[in-house]
Amino acid sequence: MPQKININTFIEEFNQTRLLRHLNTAEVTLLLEKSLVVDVVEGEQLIHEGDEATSLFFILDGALVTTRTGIQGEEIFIRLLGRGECCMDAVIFMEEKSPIGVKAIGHSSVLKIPSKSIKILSEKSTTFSNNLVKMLAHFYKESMLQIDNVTIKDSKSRVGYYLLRAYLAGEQNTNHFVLKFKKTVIANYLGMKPETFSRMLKEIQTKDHAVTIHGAEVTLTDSNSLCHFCDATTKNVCLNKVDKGCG
Amino acid sequence: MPQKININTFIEEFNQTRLLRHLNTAEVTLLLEKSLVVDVVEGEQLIHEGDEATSLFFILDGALVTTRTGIQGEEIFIRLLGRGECCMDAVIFMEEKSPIGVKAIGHSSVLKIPSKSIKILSEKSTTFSNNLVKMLAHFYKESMLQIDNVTIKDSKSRVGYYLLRAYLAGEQNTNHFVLKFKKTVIANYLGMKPETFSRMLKEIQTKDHAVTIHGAEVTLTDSNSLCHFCDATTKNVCLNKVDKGCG
DNA sequence: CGGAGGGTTGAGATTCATCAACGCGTGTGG
DNA sequence: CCACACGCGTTGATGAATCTCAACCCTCCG
Repeated sequence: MPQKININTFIEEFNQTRLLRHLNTAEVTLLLEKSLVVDVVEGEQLIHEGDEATSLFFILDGALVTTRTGIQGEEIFIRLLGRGECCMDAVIFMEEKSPIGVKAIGHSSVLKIPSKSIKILSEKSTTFSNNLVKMLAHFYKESMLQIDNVTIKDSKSRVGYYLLRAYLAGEQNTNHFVLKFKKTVIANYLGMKPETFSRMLKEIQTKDHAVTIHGAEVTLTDSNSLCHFCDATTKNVCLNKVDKGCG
Repeated sequence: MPQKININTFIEEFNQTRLLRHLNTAEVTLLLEKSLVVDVVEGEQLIHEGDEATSLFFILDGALVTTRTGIQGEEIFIRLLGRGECCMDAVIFMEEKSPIGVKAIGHSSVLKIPSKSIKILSEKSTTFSNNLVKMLAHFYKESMLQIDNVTIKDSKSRVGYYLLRAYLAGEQNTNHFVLKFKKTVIANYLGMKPETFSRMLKEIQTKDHAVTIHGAEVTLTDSNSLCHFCDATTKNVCLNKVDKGCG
């Protein structure tokens, strides 16, 4: 059920996202002129690998994954996306069919911004094209982290690192947080089977004695519980860095 | 021994590279004004993880790798770069210390273009900023391929896929090509040990009977030898696609 | 109550890394 | 010209990590 969007509410909620940062109302209006809000149900495929990339997807609510399919049809999750994040950002500029698929992993509300609008605004507004370059650079960095995660680390470290980043992405003034995605989804994202993910969670709880997990609820015994999963890149976003000297 | 560069020769040789495509002489001149050519020996580190990203490296000759370091100090290779390619492209726009290192894996000649020159030109020339966005999008795609390679495929498929891409990157009118990097380097890039790489090469030769490898020389018995390692993304750059119906 | 989906647990199979040894080509010093 | 060492690649034996397959549990929901 496509519908129009209220610009002011939208700006108020999302003006700090990477895509929209520093844009003025006129610019956002131009960007959204031809955009539509669509409702998607769990499991719905918004775009398949090989489709034409006609629009950028901005998540107003719910969760999406970007996927790639292997030779035997296995599907892996490249990025897990929640509210305020977007995808197809880079694909729009690739000048070829989409190398990724996009799928809803929960009932979601998605804003579709036509690629044409993106390209038009990027030529008119240096602020926006600056946002784009920085956003692409950021995703590129993220995917490098993902590469060395999968290449260097064993399953336990990958799980620990995921927990750490989930913790740091939250409030950090509490030692409690909630996994935002289903465990099978996270396992896939981390490049392991659900069974392995489960075993690693258990091992982290029993061996390290510093974390307890019930369902999606994760509790740290203290804010340094996950420090040994940290790395140089992540250290910089950790509030404990200074006081505790984690290096 | 830093030295200046001859603009005309440079343009003639490299005007088809992703970074410089469609640029006119004035733009290239502006870009190179403050640039320097440096000679680096094998193993020399041009930049370390965590250093400030002050310039982009454009490879005039030789070979570089971009690296990341794991917790136990293992070094993995993210990209293998030859003549006409560049690195630190994305890092310049990340607004933080470099998450990657850059190292010469052979005696090389490298053009260092100050990030400031890049930023200045990208504001003056929409052609150039367009190049940047496309280049970033391209690298992002490449790193996605790398992620699902490591996540989905087993060692043998990864090696086969690497061979396939090396073949397609070459002339394609001959069934013979040469590995451009040392086998230990390729193994690292593919996320496996040199021993495993060696075994997989052997297996591909014996089991598939369609490829023979001596040292760095690879010969296919026919142009379809590596087809079973192909995937949807790669199919599009294969010249055999139409006639042979590889899908 | 019964079934389905997500998660967990266990046992066996498989893939890959590790460790150690060796071959081969190249360069170097005697 | 030979002896030797070194880098690179290969081979074999072993072990660890992870996948696979199967069973089972728990919760939610009709």
